[in-house]
Amino acid sequence: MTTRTATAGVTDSGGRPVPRRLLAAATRLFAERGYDRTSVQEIVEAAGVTKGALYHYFGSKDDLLHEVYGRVLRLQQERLDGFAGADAPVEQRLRAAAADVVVTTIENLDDTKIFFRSMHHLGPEKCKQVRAERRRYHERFRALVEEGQRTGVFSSATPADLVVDYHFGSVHHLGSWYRPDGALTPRQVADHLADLLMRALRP
Amino acid sequence: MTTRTATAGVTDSGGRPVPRRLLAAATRLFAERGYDRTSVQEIVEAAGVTKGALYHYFGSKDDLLHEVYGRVLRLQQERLDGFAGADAPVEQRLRAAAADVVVTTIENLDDTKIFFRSMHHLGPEKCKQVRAERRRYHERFRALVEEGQRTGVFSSATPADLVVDYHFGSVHHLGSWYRPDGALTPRQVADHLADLLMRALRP
DNA sequence: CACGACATACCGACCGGTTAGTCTGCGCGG
DNA sequence: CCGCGCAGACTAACCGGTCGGTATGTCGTG
Repeated sequence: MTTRTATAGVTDSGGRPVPRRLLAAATRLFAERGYDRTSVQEIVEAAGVTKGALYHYFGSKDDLLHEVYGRVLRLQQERLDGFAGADAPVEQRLRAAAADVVVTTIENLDDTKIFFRSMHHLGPEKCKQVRAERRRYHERFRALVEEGQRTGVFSSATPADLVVDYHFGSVHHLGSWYRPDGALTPRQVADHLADLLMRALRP
Repeated sequence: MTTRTATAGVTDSGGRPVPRRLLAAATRLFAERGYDRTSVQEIVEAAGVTKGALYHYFGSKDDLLHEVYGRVLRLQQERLDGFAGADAPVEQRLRAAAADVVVTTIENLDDTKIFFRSMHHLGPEKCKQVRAERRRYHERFRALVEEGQRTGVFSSATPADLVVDYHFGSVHHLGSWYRPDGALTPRQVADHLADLLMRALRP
């Protein structure tokens, strides 16, 4: 038997459930051409279904985007919490978290490209929700920097807020220059960027 | 008589020439709502003219965007060349350049927001031209880092390319978090970010 | 200075094409 | 035979761009 869930009918020739196929197609196309330049017609064609299917599972085109955001946001928050709450010196926790966000960003480069480029296409309500989650993430990261600054292992020359924005800026920017077929692996890039952050924070 | 250039007819109630008004309106609206979400009708209404006027001065909606890019690109390249070619130790030249790009980015925040968010809306030809200019800028900056690494005043732990992308990432990101009514002046932000770069480059 | 020829600056109605979203109905598993 | 999951035609709105027309100069010439 093929790999297929118990609820048949929700899958077909593609082998994967229709909602996932739609989300995957939308993610790829949004990352390639941007949200506005991608029509729902193109999405449903890429997923091998029709508009009826899309609007059966999603309320609107916005919903598709919001779903993409939700996935990557939840993933990164979860991982950050894991690293931040570990039992290790603060400089190791920050370094691990700073490197990990780079790796997961590169591994989900399509999602994150969309995230940073199309945020303003969301309706005001969903936009606020996303901003709030993003803010939580930011603050968790900042708390790590502040902890290191309080205990003296990091320099306090720069406000922690700015340090975090500095690092996330480079993460945000990855979609603009990182090429999977380039010379550096995600891990190597992550190590370099984390190094830069830690070196900037040396007392 | 009022302050009005010799070639009357090109100005009216606004007092400023129509092409400038169109460009200013387009810049503001593109930065606020994005390129695709701004209709040419909205642009001409904000500028107090009609579509006839817009297509009299500009070939297409793309042209408007390209013009915005050209302005900020020329400005920043010019300033970078000035700082890079100065007669001073390389660490002072890099620091000055790194801080200056932050200041000019903040001072033209609308333009740079558009730049990084809407680049992919340009046609392939204009897109290549913009990318080429951007690349020149990037390489000029990288040369400074490499010079410092060669002469031993900067650490060579991280490839110069990555260092430049790291810094430009934070610059790129400014439009997402810097608020003109915030606590920090552009100059203060620039000093902090340049500090972070220089500290990361310490041997 | 008078006057016709031409140029510039702009208006606003209009058009072909595209879009997100809706609605009706069909096939099939239970 | 019911209803879930989906097909696909349809629509109303909107968009970028075009075009004929007009008002206001400017300039060459006699």
